[in-house]
Amino acid sequence: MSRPPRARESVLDAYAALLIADGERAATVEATARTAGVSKGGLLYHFASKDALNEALIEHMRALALSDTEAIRTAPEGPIAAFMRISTMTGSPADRAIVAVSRLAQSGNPAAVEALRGLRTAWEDAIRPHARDETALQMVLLVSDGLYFNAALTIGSVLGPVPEGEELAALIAFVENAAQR
Amino acid sequence: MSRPPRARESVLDAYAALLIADGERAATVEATARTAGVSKGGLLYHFASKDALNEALIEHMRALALSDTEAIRTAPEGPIAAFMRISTMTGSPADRAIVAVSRLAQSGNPAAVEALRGLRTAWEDAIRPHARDETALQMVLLVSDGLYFNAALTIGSVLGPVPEGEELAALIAFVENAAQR
DNA sequence: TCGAGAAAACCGTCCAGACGGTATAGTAAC
DNA sequence: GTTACTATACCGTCTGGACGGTTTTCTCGA
Repeated sequence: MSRPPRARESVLDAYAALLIADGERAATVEATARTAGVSKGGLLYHFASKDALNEALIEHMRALALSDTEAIRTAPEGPIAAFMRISTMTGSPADRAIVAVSRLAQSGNPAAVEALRGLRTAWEDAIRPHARDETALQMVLLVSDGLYFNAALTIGSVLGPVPEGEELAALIAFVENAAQR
Repeated sequence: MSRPPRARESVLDAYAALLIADGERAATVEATARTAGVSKGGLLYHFASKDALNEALIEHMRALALSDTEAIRTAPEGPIAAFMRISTMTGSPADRAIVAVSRLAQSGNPAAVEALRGLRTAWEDAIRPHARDETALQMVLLVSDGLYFNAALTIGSVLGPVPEGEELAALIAFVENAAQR
């Protein structure tokens, strides 16, 4: 029939990148199109409105994140370690999507809030069986939230230390030891 | 010389409130003026530009937060417990200011990022003497970051559970037990 | 003590530009 | 001939900021 759409993906990518790096204010339709190397008309061919663009980004995040959740659930190293390692994977597609959607949520988008809440619930359910009690579970999730918070501020300019390598391994061991059943 | 400015304070308050509740997009000069019960011209009398308004908010946050840090350092219940309790005091002036500035930081404001980094360093220095090691210190800070992250999303619409009362006490005890020297 | 005047504190309106969105005419791959 | 775009122009709305005017308050000399 026709050539496959190559703009769609690059538009979503560009929109997420702008949201993460410069915030919602800068993530305009025109700027997104420019960043994606697409004309404004081309963008609006795929996403009829900015609302539609938001919905698509949220759906994209949901798909990526839920597949991550499945990986957490079945990880051989155990869910807590896998969860924390994934939470620090700054720059991964899923991480970028989550941070971008959290920008939307912070600007009051209800669908974004709902999607993040669903994701958090999925994480809770995946980890609960491996946590000592509800308090330990909350602590694990809060550490992960903290990592996301830092990642969200770090991308573009360094704020706090996002742990890596040995430092991250030590943190994972520490949290696991404190929280594990 | 003149009457004391009553608009200045209410403008800063309104600006923070808008940033927190609706994000940077909604926190326009006119909306801020309207929320503060001041005319746009009146606002611009005190803050010559939006940049000036941002700088004033950041300075305001710095003052509030550093006085909080002093309270953490000298708290009888110990720095870790005091730190976590303050981190969950959603709605306090300092908390509101921090969340508002973190919105600015996320939209790329370098001064906001710098101020938050300074605050984090101050917290680190206050808690380090009471933490078992650097890993435990990072965990305490990350839990606090997680609390802020949730508070930031919770205000306006509930996302995750921001612990209160007994739940919070249990979390504090848990983290203290895991981290304390 | 008092009132004139200077400065500070604020108001309301206007403007150029940017925004989201619509429309349209054309092009190139399949 | 349908799909996937480009390029450009346009509309109504909102934005930050500039500006001139008005009210309130304090100061100080007579």
